Amino acid sequence: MPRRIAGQVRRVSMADVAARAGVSGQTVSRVVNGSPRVDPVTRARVEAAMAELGYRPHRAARALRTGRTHTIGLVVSTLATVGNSRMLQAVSDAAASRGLALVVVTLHAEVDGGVASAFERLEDQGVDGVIVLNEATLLARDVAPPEGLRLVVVDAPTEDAAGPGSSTRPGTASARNGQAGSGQAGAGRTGTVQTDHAGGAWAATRHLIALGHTRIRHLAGPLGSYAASERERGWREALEDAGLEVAEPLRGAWTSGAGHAAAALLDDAATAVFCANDQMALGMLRGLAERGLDVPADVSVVGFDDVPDARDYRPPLTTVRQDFDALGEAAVSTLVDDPSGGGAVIPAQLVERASTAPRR
Amino acid sequence: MPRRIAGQVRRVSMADVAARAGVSGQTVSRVVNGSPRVDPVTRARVEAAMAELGYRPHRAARALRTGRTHTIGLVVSTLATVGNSRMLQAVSDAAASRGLALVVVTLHAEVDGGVASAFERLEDQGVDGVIVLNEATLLARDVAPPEGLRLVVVDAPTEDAAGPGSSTRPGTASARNGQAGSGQAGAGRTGTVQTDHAGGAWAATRHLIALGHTRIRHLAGPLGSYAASERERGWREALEDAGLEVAEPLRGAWTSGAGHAAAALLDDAATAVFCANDQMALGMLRGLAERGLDVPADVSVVGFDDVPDARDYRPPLTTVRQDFDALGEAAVSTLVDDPSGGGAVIPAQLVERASTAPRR
DNA sequence: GAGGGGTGTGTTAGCGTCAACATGCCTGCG
DNA sequence: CGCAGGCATGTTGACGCTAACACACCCCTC
Repeated sequence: MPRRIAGQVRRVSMADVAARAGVSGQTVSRVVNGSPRVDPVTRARVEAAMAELGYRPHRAARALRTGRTHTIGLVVSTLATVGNSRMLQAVSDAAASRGLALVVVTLHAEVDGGVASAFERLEDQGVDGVIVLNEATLLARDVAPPEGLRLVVVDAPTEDAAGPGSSTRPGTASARNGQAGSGQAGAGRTGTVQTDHAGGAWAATRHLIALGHTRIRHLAGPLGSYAASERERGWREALEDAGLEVAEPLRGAWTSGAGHAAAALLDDAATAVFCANDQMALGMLRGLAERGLDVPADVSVVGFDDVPDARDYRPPLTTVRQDFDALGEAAVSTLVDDPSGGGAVIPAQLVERASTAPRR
Repeated sequence: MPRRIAGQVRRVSMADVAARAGVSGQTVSRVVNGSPRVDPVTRARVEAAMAELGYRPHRAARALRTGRTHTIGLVVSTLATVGNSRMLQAVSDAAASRGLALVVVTLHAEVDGGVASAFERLEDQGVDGVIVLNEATLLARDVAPPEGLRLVVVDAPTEDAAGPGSSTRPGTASARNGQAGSGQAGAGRTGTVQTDHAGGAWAATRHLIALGHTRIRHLAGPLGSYAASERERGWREALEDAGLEVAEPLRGAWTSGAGHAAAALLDDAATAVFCANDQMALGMLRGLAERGLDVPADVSVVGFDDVPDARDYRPPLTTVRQDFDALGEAAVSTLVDDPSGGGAVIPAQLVERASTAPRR
């Protein structure tokens, strides 16, 4: 309960606790920060005083003194895609479990400097580190992160130029040599985490191949998206490995509208489509229906993400589940626990539902 | 560009700028804070020095001194519903445009105190105010907000006991008795903003009535949700005003799964269903299809929210559009600009698509 | 030309915390 | 018994910023 002085609420400070417990402020500080150099009896007395007074450390004061804010930033372009929302939630949870606050900066409406201005705002904030969602392209083009700011990029390319996957399964982007970020990375150590997009896409495509499909098309995500290019790669390699025709993929933003538009462009020979995310698959489902094509009887459709709604698409969507919670956890962990640079790759898993069937 | 001292990066402080400009720190402070009591010439000199040195005010220091952090908190239960995600984005934009940072706390995984613990964490953070999304029930049950913390609740009952809507249109500010923030509200001034749920629901229902439907059912949101109860009220009053039968509504969480389950329970006489949100409508569409019912030939369906995907549902969904951006803006504005308490009600608008048709 | 009221600027003193150093006590050992 | 060395605690000063006050100086007015 806050103390009142002349009717004004004032926070309980360390000095109040110290007085109450009959010790110095420094001892209270030691207790708060878990220093071993405190007598158990004293510690108990201080803890009791803290409880009675309802003491809570003042983050701003601590930040001023130590330079660390226990706050991390998240930069995200848009929350309109369900995947980004889920990631935000996962990161938020992972941060909360470590007692970190999360400051969110959205970019979509940013008039000016894009990522650069987002970094500025977060640097102002004094965050201890930043997680960047899904903005690999912008990032590379625009800015090196401000020096001294730890950074983890989600779904961005890692360093090494790994060959194009083994014959059984696409290597995920990285055998990753220890050095995470290149040149500029030296400044503010950069880490990376990602879903195994290529592996997930590969599994989805294998599933379609196993069902007897031979003309399997791909509705890819936008150019410049690392996740999109990886998913495309997984699809392509599965097809090549099986000796099947690889048609030029369709392409669109991540929206259902793009999926709908793409359906009209799908060639008549196609019997299966792997869509780069669930929302595009949703639009594809509608577009195919409008063309008088039945899913899955005439065309099989697979998505990516496994958003909560996907099981209630018509028909329920076969898709690739991303483990957003694991990804968020890995991102935060890489940022704060493991300064050496992470490089985690989270597996993705095929979820079979009713939008895929054996080739007629 | 940060100064370097013995290889270490150190922020540029006000004193650095002061020295560079040949003035006192206080004058720099005045320039930074836009005080009028500064000679234009001096001001220019200081601004030049700031630019050269790349000075940025230290938020923690400022917060320590002034007690204000220029940070606001957002408490949200889950980001799994598209509506919440959109609101988060809108609030984030509105905050950013005022130079406020936004700290997000999600509640869903919170093991312990729910809202209470969220408030604690935000109070620790030292936020200047808090926006609570959609947690009216939890809020009322659990906690008074900590004293001294401004609070705006989105989609919660307001104070006044307005009558139950005129004959032409439901009054929005709720028939709910004053219970809202009574008593406790005095402590930490509480404001409210909301979408005109009842009005939107009323418009949706009127639309169905105008199409000749007479047995119009409702799939309501969960008990305890204010938005759900308001949407239900709008539907009910439109029916009553038209002298139509009011069947007991179905009910479910906000998910597509709940919509799918409800479809099986819909009575055979129904020719139209108003669903409390789009995701439930999605599940309803699938469920109706499984029952061999065509939408809109056999049954008309209306949703609420107008999520981006809704136009690519099958068929494209007639729904009620919420203006999330306006709502987010109103929430932030009420929180920081207008201590007197807001009470904004944002209109919602019917969007006609292909899921509704004249009664057969 | 003395007094009054601006106006631009500087000085002082913390806000709450913690790192570094200082102190005093107790133990053990020669 | 005296002194080194460990341990528990206290004292001192920033961190960067701004509210409150103090101080020059100007231009009026009577």
